[in-house]
Formats: sequence, structure tokens, C-alpha cells
Amino acid sequence: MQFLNFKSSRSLYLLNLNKLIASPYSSQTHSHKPLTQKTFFRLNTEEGLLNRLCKDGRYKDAIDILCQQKRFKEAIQVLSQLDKPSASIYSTLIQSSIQNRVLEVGKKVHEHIKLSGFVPGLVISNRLLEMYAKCDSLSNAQKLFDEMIERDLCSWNVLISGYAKMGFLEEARKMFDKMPERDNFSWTAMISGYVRHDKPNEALELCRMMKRCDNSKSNKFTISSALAAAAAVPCLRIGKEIHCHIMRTGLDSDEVVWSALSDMYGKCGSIEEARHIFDKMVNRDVVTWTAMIDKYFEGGKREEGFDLFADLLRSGIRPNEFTFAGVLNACADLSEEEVGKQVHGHMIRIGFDPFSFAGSALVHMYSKCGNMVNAERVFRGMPRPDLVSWTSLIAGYAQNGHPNEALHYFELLLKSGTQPDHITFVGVLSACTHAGLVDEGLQYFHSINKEHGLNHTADHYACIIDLLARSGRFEEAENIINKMTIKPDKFLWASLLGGCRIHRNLKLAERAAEALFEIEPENPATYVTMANIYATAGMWSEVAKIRKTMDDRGVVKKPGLSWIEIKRKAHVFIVGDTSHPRSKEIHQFLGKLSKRMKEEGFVPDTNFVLHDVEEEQKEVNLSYHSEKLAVAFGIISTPQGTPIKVFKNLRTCVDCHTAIKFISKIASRKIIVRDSNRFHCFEDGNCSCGDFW
DNA sequence: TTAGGGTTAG
Repeated sequence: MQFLNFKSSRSLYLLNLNKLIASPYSSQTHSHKPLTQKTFFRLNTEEGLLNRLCKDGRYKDAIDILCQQKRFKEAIQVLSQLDKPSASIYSTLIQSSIQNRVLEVGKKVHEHIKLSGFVPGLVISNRLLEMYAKCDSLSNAQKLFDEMIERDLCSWNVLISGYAKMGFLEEARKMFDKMPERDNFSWTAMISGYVRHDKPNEALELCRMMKRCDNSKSNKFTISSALAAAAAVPCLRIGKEIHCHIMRTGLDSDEVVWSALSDMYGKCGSIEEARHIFDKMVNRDVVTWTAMIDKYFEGGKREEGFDLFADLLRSGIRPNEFTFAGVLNACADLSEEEVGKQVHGHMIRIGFDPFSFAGSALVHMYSKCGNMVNAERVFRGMPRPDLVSWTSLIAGYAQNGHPNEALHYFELLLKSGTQPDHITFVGVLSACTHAGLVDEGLQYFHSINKEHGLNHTADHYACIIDLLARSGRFEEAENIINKMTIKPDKFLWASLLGGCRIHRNLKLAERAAEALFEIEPENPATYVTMANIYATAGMWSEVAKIRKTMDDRGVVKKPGLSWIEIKRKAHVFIVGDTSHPRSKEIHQFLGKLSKRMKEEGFVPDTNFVLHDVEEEQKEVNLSYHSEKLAVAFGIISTPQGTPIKVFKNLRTCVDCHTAIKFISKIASRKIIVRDSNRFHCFEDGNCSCGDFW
């Protein structure tokens, strides 16, 4: 037997080693006498201890330590030295492969088992099955399952659970249907698989089936999954039925059940009931807190969400990556960069797993707040960025008007060996649209299935039609639409309609609008855009017809609202608003600004004013758009140099966009406008969106 | 030896 030479490495596991040295078990090799300090330090180096363990034949201990330290290569080396390893050595190695999701290690152990002639019992076989299933190697799992002479319920459950978790729901269901008998594990695996992969109705159907034929099998696990199913539909009635069942059966003592219950009420729109349950819970854990915080954000209750997050920090329970991701996402949605930065600081102070998705949530937050410098800094600091992090950065650059950086990072992603998915391509295609790179966009579009083997999604089609339509290449756009294998969706038609508006393509606009009227007759945006197109063409009778159709169908144009927060108070403006207490000052200031803007060369774009009125009146209509009022109020109510942040519920209009560019230069202010579509950061006469939105 | 609640990118 050749002894391995373990190289010294930084010990993170000193405590475990000490425990081993001090344990009674180690007295086989060391005397009972207390260790001298010199001996202690000699033994307390990994290579010393590991070599010694191997020399003494204590391979199991050596493998334990190596697995704990994730030194799998060396653990396998030790295994390969052994002719007849014990079942517990195999068990340790398989367990470690499962925990660390290292398929290669598991495969080597399996090979060793086969070559050594060791006949694994049901327990080891099931563990191997679990290893393959959890390491995304379902074909191997199925092969092993087929080869197994003896199987028990656990063997079936492990494989079903593997298929269900990975989204192979049909395979899972086939096995579930033909298995000889079912237990709690089988039902839970199948129901949660459906929930996880967006098949909530199938999950609920299975819950009903369980209730019908196997009601005795329901326990806290199946009930939590059933609640998740009701939450995902969402179906409050069934959720309440499950709630009653929980109260009847005394399952209400379990924290997870409570959490799932609160989540169900939240997702079914009863946020107060969710909070009621949350408040009644005795032992709230981090999951419960996170779920409740997220519910507030999802329900648009920003203040309550941040307040509860603050309560969580005060409670002494440590937030985890899910909590951070949720709060950061809210910051991203609300463009709350300052709060996001505080959360980031907190994460650094208490430490967070750099391999977790909290990192990508940070990249996303900074991207959505327009701070690409920080987004890139966080990204570069990630030890192993995953696809979501790459995609966040690429999409961030595309959205913020830096298409070249977006495409540069996409090329880096390909070089890194990460396989892009359909969402990554949405970012790539939108970057091409920003840059007007039509031919490159078409190349990327075709590469999606030719080079990457992915199917085109409705989003990809919408992006490419957007790109072609904006460039006025309508014939190619129509060719693509006519050859589509999936039904064009509303986003595609809306993109086409937008392109038609720019290039005044009345005929195609009518086709797009017709499709949109069919898909979503209730959306006022289509009517308004069509009316604008007719207005631009001077076809006032058609404009009137559109208005009448809107009236007949009861479609109401959503009023444009802009708001700005000053000293924690929101000030809301509508077009031509004179209701604000400082309205006079605002209008006076806008008048002055308007004069300065014209001196600087600003020409109002009156194309999109609906009413059939004189040009001068159109200008007046434009100058009181809600976003301009909010910006003006922001400037007069904050000290010189303070950035202004305005929100708008609709897309900002072309005229306002140009005007705010001028205002940012004249007033020397950074002005951030977050409209319904995207984020604009105006500075020194330019906008971060590169005039694309 | 197998199962449950909160999960980041468009």
C-alpha cells in the first residue's frame, strides 16, 4: 500500500480535526496522556493527520475529513487504494456527492462498487439512485432503477422526486401512476413537482385525488404542498378548505404549514389574513418573514414591506439570500437605489453566500437603478457568476442604453462556457434594437436555434419584429410573422404598431391594431396609438371614429400620473394639474424653463397631441404633461444639485423626453424618470436610454 | 435511505 502524500492547505476545519484528535475513538492511535503543545500542532496540520490516519488503516476517518473539506479527488484516491471498502465508506462518499452535487465523484464510487464485486444492499442502491437523480443525471438514475433486482417504495419515490424536481413531469407521473403503492413521499414529490413547474391545476387535481383515495396519507408535508398548489392557482376557496382541514387534524403546530398558509392567503390576495396568521405564529423563521415581506412588495405596499424588513433586522433573525433577493428586487422595481445600497452594505456586514443568487439580485438592483458601474463591480466580484447574473448584466446594459457593453458581455458569456437561455437572448436582441444593429440582431436571432438549439419564444419574435419595424424593414418583418410556428402575441403586434407609428406605415398599423383589438380590446394604448397615427396623417375623421369605438366599448384612456417623493411625501400630478398648493410657482417656473429651452434650440414635438387644435395650443397642452410638472416641482423644492427622481405610470412621451433632456442641462440636475416601460437617467442634455424606450 | 413553505434574469 502506497501512502498518499497530503499537501498542506488552509485549514477551515480545525475544529473538526481537534474533535477527532480529542475523541475517545482516537485513543486507539494516541495515548490517553494529554497532548503536548508541540505534538498538538504537529498533528493539527491536515497532511500530518491524514497521512497518519491512512497509515493506521483508518481510511473511513480520512475519507470523512477529505469529504468535509470537499477534497473529493483525494478522497477518491484513498478509495482507489482499497480492495474491499466497507459499506460505510461507500455510504459516506455517496452522501457527500449528493450534498455537494458532484456527479463525477458519485460516478467513480459507483464504478468502484461494480468493479470491487461489492453487492450493494437496498439502502446503498437507493442512495446511488438519489445521487444520480439529484446530480441531474436522470438517465443514469433510470438505468440503475431498471437494473435493481430489489426495489422498495423509497426507490420509486427517489426517482419520481428526481423527475418531478427537474420538470420531467410526464415521466414522473407515469411512474407515479404505475407504482405498486404510494405513501406521503410519493404524493408530496408529485404535487410539489407540479407546483414548482407551473402546473398548479394539475397539482390541485392530485390533491383532490389524494383526498379521495388516500386521505390517511396526508401529513404536514403533503399539506404544505397542497397549500402551495392553492396559492399558485390561486384559489382562495380551496386554500380555505385546506386551512379547515389543518385546524381539524391538528397539523397547525408545524411552522412550515403555517408559513405555507400565510403564503397562500397572501398569494390569493388576502394580505391582511396573511399578516394575521403571521402575527399569530409563535416561532417565525426566516422563511416566514421573507414570505410576508415579499407579499407586501408584491401587493404594492412598499412602506409595509420595508418596515417589516426593518422589524426582521431588529428581531435578531438573520436574513438570508432569499430575504435579500426579495428586498433588492423591490428596490429594483421601485428604483430605490439608496435603500438598495443600504441592503448591500448590510449584506457585506453580516456576510452572504457569494455563490447564491443574492449576488445576481444585486446586479439586477443596480442595473434597474441605472447604476451600471456598481452592477458591473458586483458582477466582477462574483466568484462564479451564474446564467442569471450574466443575463442581469447583459439586460442591464441593454436597458440603460449601452448595447456594445451588452454584446461584449454576451460574447464573454459564450467564452465562459455558460449556455445562454431564451431570456439571455431577449437581452441580446434588445441590445441590438438599441444600437440599431439590424443585421447583427437577425444573426443572433437565427443563432438561437441554429447554434444554440433553443426554440424561438414569443419574446424573441417580438424583439426581432421590434428591431425590423423600428428600422422600417416591414417586408422582412411580415415575412417572419407569416412563417412563425407560434401565434404572434400582443407584444409582437404592439412592437409592429410602434414601428408603424415611427415610419407612418398606415396599412400595416391597421393590421397590427386589428390583431391587438382582438387579443386585448380593453387596452386603451392601441386606440391611442392608432388615433395618434391617424392624427399625424391629418385623418381627423378616423381619429373621431377611434374615439367613438373607445366610448362604445367603454375603454377609458388611463390618465397619465407622475409622482415625486419629497421628504417622504408623495406629490402626484396629472396633466395640466393646478391642484397642488405650489401650482402657481410650478407653472411660472415651467414658463421660464420653456423660454430657456427654446433659446437652447428645443422644438416641441406636437405630432402626438390628439386634439385637432392649432399648433400653439398643442404646445401648451404638452408643456403641462404630468412628468414635466413633477420635474419642475422637484427642482423648485430641492437644493441645487440634488438629483430628481420622478415616477410615471405610463410611457413618457417623445416631447417630454426631449424636454427633460434640455431641463437636465439648463438646471444642471440629474433627473431620473422611471416610466411604465423603463428607466431614464437624464444628465447634461442626454438620456441613459439612448432615446430608445 | 426518499418529501414540504419564501427563489434572482425578460
